[in-house]
Amino acid sequence: MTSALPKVSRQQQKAETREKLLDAAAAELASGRSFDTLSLREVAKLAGIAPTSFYRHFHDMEGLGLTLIERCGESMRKLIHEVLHQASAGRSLIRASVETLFDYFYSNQGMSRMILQESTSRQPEFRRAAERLMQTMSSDLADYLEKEARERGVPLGHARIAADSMVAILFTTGIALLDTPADERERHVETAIIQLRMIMRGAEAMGRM
Amino acid sequence: MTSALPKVSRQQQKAETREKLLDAAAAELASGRSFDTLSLREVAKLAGIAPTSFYRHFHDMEGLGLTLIERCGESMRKLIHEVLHQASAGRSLIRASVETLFDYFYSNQGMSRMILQESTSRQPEFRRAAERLMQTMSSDLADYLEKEARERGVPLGHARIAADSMVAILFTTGIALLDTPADERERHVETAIIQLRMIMRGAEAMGRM
DNA sequence: TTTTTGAGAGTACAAGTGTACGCACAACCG
DNA sequence: CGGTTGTGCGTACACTTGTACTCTCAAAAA
Repeated sequence: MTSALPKVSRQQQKAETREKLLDAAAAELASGRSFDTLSLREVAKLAGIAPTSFYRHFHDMEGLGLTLIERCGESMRKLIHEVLHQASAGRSLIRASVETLFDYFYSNQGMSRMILQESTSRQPEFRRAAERLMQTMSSDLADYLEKEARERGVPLGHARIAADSMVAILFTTGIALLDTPADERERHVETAIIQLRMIMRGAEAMGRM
Repeated sequence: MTSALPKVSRQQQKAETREKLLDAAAAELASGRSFDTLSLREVAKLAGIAPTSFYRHFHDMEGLGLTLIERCGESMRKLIHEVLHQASAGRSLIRASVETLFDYFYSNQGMSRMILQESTSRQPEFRRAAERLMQTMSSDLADYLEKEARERGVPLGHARIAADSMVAILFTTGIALLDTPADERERHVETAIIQLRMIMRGAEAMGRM
């Protein structure tokens, strides 16, 4: 009887240790470290591989970081897409968006923080990746707002600009919320909702001009 | 004839080298480095002193950073105060604020970036300092908006919340502007102005409810 | 089967980090 | 004046950092 087939194929094995690296970095971010104080050696050690083996998977720590951002971006975008296009029966859309997104921030603190932080980074690749993510979200939101306004027959001025503002508010207050004691959190959420409504009203007002 | 008085007093001398340290760090920030990749030794060397002498002036790099933030905060607040309370003859107040602040960001790129970046930092002291700065600005702006609204007899809903939004927009788009090619910059400024006007309109609309 | 490939480990090195310790010497105070 | 104080310097140490190089050995290919 011949020996069993290889338990794990080579590429499968490689994919797994690559995942270990990503997970290790994400875990470190989640526990409060900032990405650019994270060293290659440290991540390698946490992933349980030799420092020099890191290079088999990423050219750089920057490479790993970009992968991390990209993945997080995908899941956030999917999330927003669901919120916008699911039957928002009864519940206010703005409220639903805020609460969903803030929940996401809360259960992905490390990654969320990283994205906002890297959006002001000096490393151009990082900055661009983070900005791209926000612009995509803003664009998705703008599409929705325009469609919705058309359906309701309410003219909306500068939908894209309004969406930009809304995304900016969502991100800045969302991240700030992470460091807010639990008993103040709800108040901040309500504030954010008012801020978004205010922008909506302003956009409608400018649409009527 | 007795020898001349000491050219420089002791504390004066100390203040000068302290300044050298701050200047060195600021210069490094201005040329594109991010604060938390800045090492004590590096700053000391640039300031022309021995690494170990650093401790005579700051307990930490964090200590130096906080001083930097504090100073920058003062000058920014003064700037806004001037814009708000000077006779804004003819020129739109919103436009004046945006242009003044963005000019400041532009001629103090390093510091501005640092403040926005540290507002999402993990180091609690830094984060708090940056947040304090923004809240102060927001509060100043809210006071002004309320006063102005009272004078014009236009009811304004949620002035403080509106001011928070405006400051958030000012900072995020202001910093993003630093990495924008010159030919797109003006367009972004106009966008920011529209965003602020939109928030004002929304606040007014909510005041009428 | 034999050969090739490539993930991973281990060693090694130069460079950079924070900081403890002790010394020099000019400014300060009594 | 003489003693004290404190800024600044130099040395030293124990790390950590990225990465070049070589080796192993199992999976994949021939």
